[in-house]
Amino acid sequence: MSTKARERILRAADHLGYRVNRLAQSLINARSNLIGLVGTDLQQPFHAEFLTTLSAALLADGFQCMLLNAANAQRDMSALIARVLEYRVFAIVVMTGTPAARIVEECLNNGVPVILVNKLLPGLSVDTVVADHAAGGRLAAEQLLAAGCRRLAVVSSAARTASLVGRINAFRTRAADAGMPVRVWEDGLTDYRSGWDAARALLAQEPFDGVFCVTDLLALGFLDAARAKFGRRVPDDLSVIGFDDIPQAGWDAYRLTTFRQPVERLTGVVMDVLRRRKEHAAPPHALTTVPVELVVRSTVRGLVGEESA
Amino acid sequence: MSTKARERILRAADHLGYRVNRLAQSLINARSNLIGLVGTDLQQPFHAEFLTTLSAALLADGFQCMLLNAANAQRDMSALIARVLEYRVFAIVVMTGTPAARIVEECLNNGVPVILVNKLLPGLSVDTVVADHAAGGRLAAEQLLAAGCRRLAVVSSAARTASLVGRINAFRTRAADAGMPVRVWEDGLTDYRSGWDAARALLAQEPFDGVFCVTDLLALGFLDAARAKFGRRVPDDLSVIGFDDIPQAGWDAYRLTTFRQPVERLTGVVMDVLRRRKEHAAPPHALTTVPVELVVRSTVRGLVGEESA
DNA sequence: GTGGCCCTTGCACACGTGTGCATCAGCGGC
DNA sequence: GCCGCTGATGCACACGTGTGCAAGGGCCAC
Repeated sequence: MSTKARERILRAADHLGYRVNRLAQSLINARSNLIGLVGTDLQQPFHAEFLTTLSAALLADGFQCMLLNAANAQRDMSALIARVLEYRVFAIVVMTGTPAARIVEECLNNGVPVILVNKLLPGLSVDTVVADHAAGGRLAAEQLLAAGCRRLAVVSSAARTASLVGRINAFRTRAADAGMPVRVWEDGLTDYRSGWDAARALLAQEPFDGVFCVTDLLALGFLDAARAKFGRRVPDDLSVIGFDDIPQAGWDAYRLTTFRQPVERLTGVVMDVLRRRKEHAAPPHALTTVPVELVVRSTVRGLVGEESA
Repeated sequence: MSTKARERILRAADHLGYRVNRLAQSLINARSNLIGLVGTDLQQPFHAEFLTTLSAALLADGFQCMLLNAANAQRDMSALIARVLEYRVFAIVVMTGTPAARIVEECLNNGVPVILVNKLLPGLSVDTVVADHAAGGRLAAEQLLAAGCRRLAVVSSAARTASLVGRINAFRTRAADAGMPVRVWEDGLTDYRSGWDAARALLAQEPFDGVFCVTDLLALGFLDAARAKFGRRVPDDLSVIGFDDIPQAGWDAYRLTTFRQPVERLTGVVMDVLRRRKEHAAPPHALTTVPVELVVRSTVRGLVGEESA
């Protein structure tokens, strides 16, 4: 068709208010360009940032995002994924929370690729991208040791996910190498409140001076309780390191030293996988690890970042 | 069909891995149960909370959420909405950001209802739900006046949206009724940083003692700068009121007195509208106003909430 | 003029589901 | 045994688009 005729047709279509029907298109191709985005606790700062970044990238690439907010339960998650399979989604990205292996297999049986972020499901043909939690945990231990901390603790939640456990174990291993015992606290949700509760319990027991909180939210709650309830001065007699580098960690009331999970790189890997699966039918499944970066602020003794604005 | 035969068939279908094809269903009905969720700045705590609550409610009601993350621009928003119309969505909910009237009209022409949250588009046949911003602004002024503040300021951003302007104007009107002038600051984005910048500029000019920040993020930035850069003690020589009641406002480092936008009620109204439009074809369009609630914490002199845990 | 090639046009079919109509079997009342 | 009713069953069509095939028309080379 000549470009001129083409243009005239497009103009006419526009004038008549014509719209392609993506449903009909997808019905033919037996596959849509819908992407299922599964996650829990989406209101948490880190999760919200991840969702925002990923959805923007997907939309920029011509995909559409189907949001599957698995409020809390795992049972929810399976049901939601099953429902979204009925829309013949192109792929499913699990951002937070861990899906049951069974539903993942069901996706794969239906030819729907599954991409896991920050979680491992061994034995399944899925693409996986994880931040280097172990490196973070190890480096956290080294920083606290270098700061001269003698009483170490790790604060985590009751949710023993792969990423959290990875951080904890690496921290413990590195501390053990230096002959330093570590008190591990794992209780409650992964939020501010649990950090607060952990500080109230731990600092009442023993004057810990080096604490690795496996999440920024935990760290901020811990900091507030340590200051308000125990009068601890940070970083003079208490050093704290977090993980994630949520926006609040940079706020002046906290200035938390933490590890940045490179969200753009994590989502970038997800996009690469999707693009590749769109062209070639079946590239091999891979596990990609993305480095984390220490963000130095003011909660570790002797280790001070640049002044705030 | 007998219930027994029915059950046998369902069992067989399940065994064969059969899934309804929602695309084909929607192709027939010329309408899906997909809901387009439009928003900007989704990583901001209040927006993230709204999105989380609404998407959970939608999924619980059998709808599916198509997330339209309009990164920042308005141009983006029109393009995204146009794209999602191709999926024959059942309705479009605009959570944050303001869409161009033209694209809204295009939705309506295509028979796709539009539901606006916290924004007004007069003259269009849309359902609208807004929090009572004016009541909040008025009450904020009253609280600061009652606290004995003599030098009043309002801090907002350069984004002169209906909700922000509504808060500002009500505050000014109420203060003017009491013969009190108000300095209005409107600059930058609606975030922590702008609050910080506002404090640095305003407090250097004049010793304001009563400040209404039209957003919690602004308020938290303002508080941090007022304390760190000017040594102001809150609430002794500076009272601050925010708006939204994001989780961070309750953190111990801030304990911000603010207004709670009742997210559950806002999303509840959205769900009511959707349910009604699902049954009856065309109920009249309505504007619903939802009250806001003062959350008393510790940033207004003489007005102190319950102690933190 | 004829054969070969390319571009365009037209047409039929398929995707998976909902709907409406016709057919049919079963069954009770007369 | 016949009529009429009810519930089940089968079938054709429609939704809007992509694809493949056949036919047709234009153009160049021989």
